[in-house]
Amino acid sequence: MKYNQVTIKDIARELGISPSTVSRALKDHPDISPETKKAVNELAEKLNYQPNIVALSLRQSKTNTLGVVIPEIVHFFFSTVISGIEDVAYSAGYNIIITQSNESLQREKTDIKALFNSRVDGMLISLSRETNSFEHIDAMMAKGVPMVFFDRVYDSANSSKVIVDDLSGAKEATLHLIEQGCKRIAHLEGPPNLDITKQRLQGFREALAEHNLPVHEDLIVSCPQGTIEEGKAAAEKLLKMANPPDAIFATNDPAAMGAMQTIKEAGLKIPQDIAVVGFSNWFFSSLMDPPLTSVDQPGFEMGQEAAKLLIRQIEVKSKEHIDPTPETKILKTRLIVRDSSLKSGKKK
Amino acid sequence: MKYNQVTIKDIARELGISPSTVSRALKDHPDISPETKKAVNELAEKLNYQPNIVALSLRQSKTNTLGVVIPEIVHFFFSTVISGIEDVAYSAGYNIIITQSNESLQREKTDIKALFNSRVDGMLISLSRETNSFEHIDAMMAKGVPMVFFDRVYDSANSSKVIVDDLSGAKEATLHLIEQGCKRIAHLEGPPNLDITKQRLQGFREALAEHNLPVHEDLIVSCPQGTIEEGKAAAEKLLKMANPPDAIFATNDPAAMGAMQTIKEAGLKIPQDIAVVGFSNWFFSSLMDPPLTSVDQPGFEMGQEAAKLLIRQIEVKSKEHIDPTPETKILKTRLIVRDSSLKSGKKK
DNA sequence: ATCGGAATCGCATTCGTTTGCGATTTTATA
DNA sequence: TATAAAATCGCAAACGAATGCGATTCCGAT
Repeated sequence: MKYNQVTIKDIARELGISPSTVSRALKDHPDISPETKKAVNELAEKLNYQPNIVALSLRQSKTNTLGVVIPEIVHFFFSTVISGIEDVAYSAGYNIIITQSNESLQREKTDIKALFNSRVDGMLISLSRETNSFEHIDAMMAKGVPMVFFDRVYDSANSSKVIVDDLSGAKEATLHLIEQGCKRIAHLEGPPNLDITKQRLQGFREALAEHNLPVHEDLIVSCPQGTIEEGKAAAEKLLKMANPPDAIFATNDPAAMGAMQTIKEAGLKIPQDIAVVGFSNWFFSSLMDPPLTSVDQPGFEMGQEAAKLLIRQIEVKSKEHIDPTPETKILKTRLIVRDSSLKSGKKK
Repeated sequence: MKYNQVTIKDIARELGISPSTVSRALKDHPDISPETKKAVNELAEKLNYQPNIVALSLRQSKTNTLGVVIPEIVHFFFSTVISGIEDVAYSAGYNIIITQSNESLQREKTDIKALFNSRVDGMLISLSRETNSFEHIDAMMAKGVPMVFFDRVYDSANSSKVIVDDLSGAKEATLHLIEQGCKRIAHLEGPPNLDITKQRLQGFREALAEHNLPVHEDLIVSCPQGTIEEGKAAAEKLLKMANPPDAIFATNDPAAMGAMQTIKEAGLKIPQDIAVVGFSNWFFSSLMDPPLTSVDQPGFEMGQEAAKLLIRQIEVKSKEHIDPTPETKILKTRLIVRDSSLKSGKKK
């Protein structure tokens, strides 16, 4: 739109000086006399001059904009991350452009291309569930686009990432169940492509191993979408078994929630008959009946850290013309124990 | 960042023609011969030419970017709206820049200014809870910035808006409670500045009036933040009354949820002793115990409609140099009846 | 009075693209 | 063949700001 904003030229014309002098005066360049500076600044103030960011972006090849690619906006954890990103980006004077891949690899590709064409200064990316090839990412990295991954990261990428300690979180959750006296613990596994899925499964296995408990492979049920419906279906399958589990550790809260519904409908008690633990500590988890024990992921902090890493990378690169060495931030999870897993009735 | 992207000049140099010819060839201008067009297009393809959007924006005074100002990103309804906005913006070739006011008027002001300085083509705004003055908005409108409001709208603004029929939704919810045999219905009222608060209260009143039921003003309790905690406190206050209500209609789901907790802790049954209805149909509402009856707002559709209105306004204005007359889209709500209000046991 | 140097400031270019207008070439018409 | 008309294309300015470098002015020192 043409907003008829005042430009540096208007000020120059009015004052009978050149645009370059105005430009320098506004940035307090030593070449300019105090009187001219004063005149320029006063007129700029009076006319409410605002520099044209687009012209600046073109001139400096810098847009002060970060691109965000996220699987889904309508998702408690991810929207929390966005909020964290927005928080530090705002403070640092960056805009954020949001795109969502809708868990589609195809869409993720076009999103990344579009962000590149918008000349964002860097990208914050969390991979889609479908993503199993990485040429689109490698291509961007080859062009030198600063990128930081979060949560669902590109593991072999030579770039910074922010993750939570999924393995430890899953292990702690499982250990908690063992402590509660559970012997046959089932796991609802998440999307197979994602690294976090593997980490959580691994944490589950390690906890069992630590207590010399056998891993019953048939107690590991896949929930490739991680939805409530899949949680229900998985629980139904588990309940039909000759020797059903006495606890379920789910890869996320919706799956856990689905399992809880099935268990309750079957007339079984949570946690007495089957204890349940989820992952991510969604907004609704504390409101369930019984309240769901879950592994809390610090989403806001993750967004903040990711944005900080990216901005630092951008600014170091523009000043020193060299990429800082990639960093990996691992954020701690926190097990929130609630009634869905408290067989003993005592808090840990 | 400098990505060393190929420009129109590179193509021109390589082909020994001028940049202007390349520009015209790429846009299929009739002045250019088919042979040159072919040569240009092939080379552009080969070099993977991508136009520099920043330069385009400067030249055309159009950024193809929409600014969004939203009270909170981590909010089921609002994130759903964002998703709807993103959906149509993406299809129409627009980027969206997200800012959140965090329910602060001050932050809302700076957000809007920042978006203006970023030269967005238009803004999609939902007001903060605190917003009780509108100079910052009037100023933008005076400059001719296309704006569309959604949900929490600036009512006297001469601009398009998208709202849900809060009055009808609230009325329908209250009528439903009356139908269930409730006589003393309480209302948990929302943030006082917001129009939606008034509409919902009005709908509540109309429903009672229609059935010749008195409005007990002491049964209208304010929840200015609309949080779970306030819902709890409000319910405690109501339960202490000599003649407590037999139903509660809350301005939103968290408040309803808080009330439910208090009611259950007091040993009362929902809906037998007190029926509860919420508003917005949050993600968790169906998962409560009992599942919460709520007025569903089509958030995704709201985002879509708002973005469509804004984009149309932008494009009409740029072509015909005149603003289209403001439109107000009123989206229908839908009462989702669940167990928290079903005294009779039969669905409507 | 002359010169040197510091203090100020403007010209011209740059970023990448678009576009009015003029220039040149080719083709068609008489 | 002369001439008009059409077909192609380039020049230059524009969008708004930044900046290297050259130009000008002014002051004090000699």
